[in-house]
Amino acid sequence: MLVWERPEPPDRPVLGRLSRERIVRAAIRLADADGLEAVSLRKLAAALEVGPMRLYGYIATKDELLDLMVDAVHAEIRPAGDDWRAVLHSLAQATRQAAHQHEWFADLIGGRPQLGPNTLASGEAVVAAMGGVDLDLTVPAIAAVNAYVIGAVRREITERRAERATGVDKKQWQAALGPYLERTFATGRFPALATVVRDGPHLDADQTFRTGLDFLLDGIEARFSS
Amino acid sequence: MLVWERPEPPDRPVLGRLSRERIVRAAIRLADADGLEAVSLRKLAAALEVGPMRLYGYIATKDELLDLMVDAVHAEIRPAGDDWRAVLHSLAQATRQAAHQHEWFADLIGGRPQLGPNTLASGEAVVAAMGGVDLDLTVPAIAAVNAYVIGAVRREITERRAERATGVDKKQWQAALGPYLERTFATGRFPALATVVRDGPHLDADQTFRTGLDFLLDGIEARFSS
DNA sequence: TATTGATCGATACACTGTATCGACGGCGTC
DNA sequence: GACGCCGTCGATACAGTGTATCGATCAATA
Repeated sequence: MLVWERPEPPDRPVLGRLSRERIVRAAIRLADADGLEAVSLRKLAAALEVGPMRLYGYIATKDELLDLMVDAVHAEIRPAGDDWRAVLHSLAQATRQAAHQHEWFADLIGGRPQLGPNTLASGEAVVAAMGGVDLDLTVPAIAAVNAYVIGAVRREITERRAERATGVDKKQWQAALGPYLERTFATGRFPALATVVRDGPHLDADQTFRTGLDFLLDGIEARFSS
Repeated sequence: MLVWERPEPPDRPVLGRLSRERIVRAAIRLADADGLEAVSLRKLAAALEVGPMRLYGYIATKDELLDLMVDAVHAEIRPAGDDWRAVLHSLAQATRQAAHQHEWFADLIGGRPQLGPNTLASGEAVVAAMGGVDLDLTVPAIAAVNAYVIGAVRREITERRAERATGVDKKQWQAALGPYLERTFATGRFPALATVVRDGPHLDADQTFRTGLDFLLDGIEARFSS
């Protein structure tokens, strides 16, 4: 089509100036919708109706973008509670919930050092609520809870994806992986595992998470009171 | 140089036929030496003196290669011990040690479902050694320990990398990050964190890991005996 | 108004995972 | 022993990635 008959582009109302916040929000929207691997600087820039290189005025590297995304999610994690146990419990549950809302979060937590303001703020809230008791105890306790949550959430999301990938419901999952597991169990090389899978408890994800967390908090409490 | 004076390539003794095991071993060597991001199918194929497409006869996708690598590492994780507590403890320590030897392992664990033979075998060993006690208790216990280890190891490796990136020793780390932390603490927004960093315990990585693990095992033991 | 300085983004580069498909070589059959 | 087939191999290609470069453009200053 000739230039003459092609209409001019509608001069956009600038759509608001670019900013780190707008960039990160758009990136999170992308990741929530299509997964972390859908977040490329080109797609992100396109979503913001901008050239890819514009972004490098706000971030120096893609990893920095990911760091900003992680820190933004930490803003949703605000532990609360009266005693230290309630606080740690709420920290764990809030983190888990955030990972459910942003599955890509599970791929990132623990993977890079986190020193962003929101991450520091939730750390601050936890430490402050622990009530000044012996730092030699509270610091490892917080670290342990964090570690547990990271691992638990990761596995949970991984499982959820696997289920979703093979089919919508549990029936189809058993149909997809069942044959393989049946065959490998039929070799007799994993008798104990076989009994677990057949006779073991079928806890849902919530229960499993809470049970593990309770183990840990019980152990911490024992040291606290002694 | 002219063809005539250029020596023929030494006709290699075929170097052994290709196989999944050889491929995975080479990939692990690459990852150990230069990090996970250095493992590309092209570099891997080059290391095996083969065209890149050859590999697709042995794996269907790069993710499958990563799965194989993870399972190969699990072969080094063979928990042992007399009672259940010793077994879980040894499982945790062995996993940690594996992650120290193969830092990329920390990036991968918990990230994809693991059903390879070596992973199953170490699971089998653990379950078998738990001594037939109540499955409703042992299954969540194992899950919890696994979750803790995944998270703890991830954070540990992350920290190690951060230290290495900023300089060889701790002195340089404080010099690199100190200013930033000083400034943010000076804002007064994170008073509790500031005290922790200044007055808190400076545990080494071994201690931290063991302490958290002990918390968890204590909590599990309490349920076991009640 | 002229000049400068910052801002912007098109183009380019090196690299990735993977699909395609023509060439080759060993093997079974006549 | 010659021929044809079929499986194996890998060069080439494609679409996409993160990022460096650098000429054009635009605003503010002299």
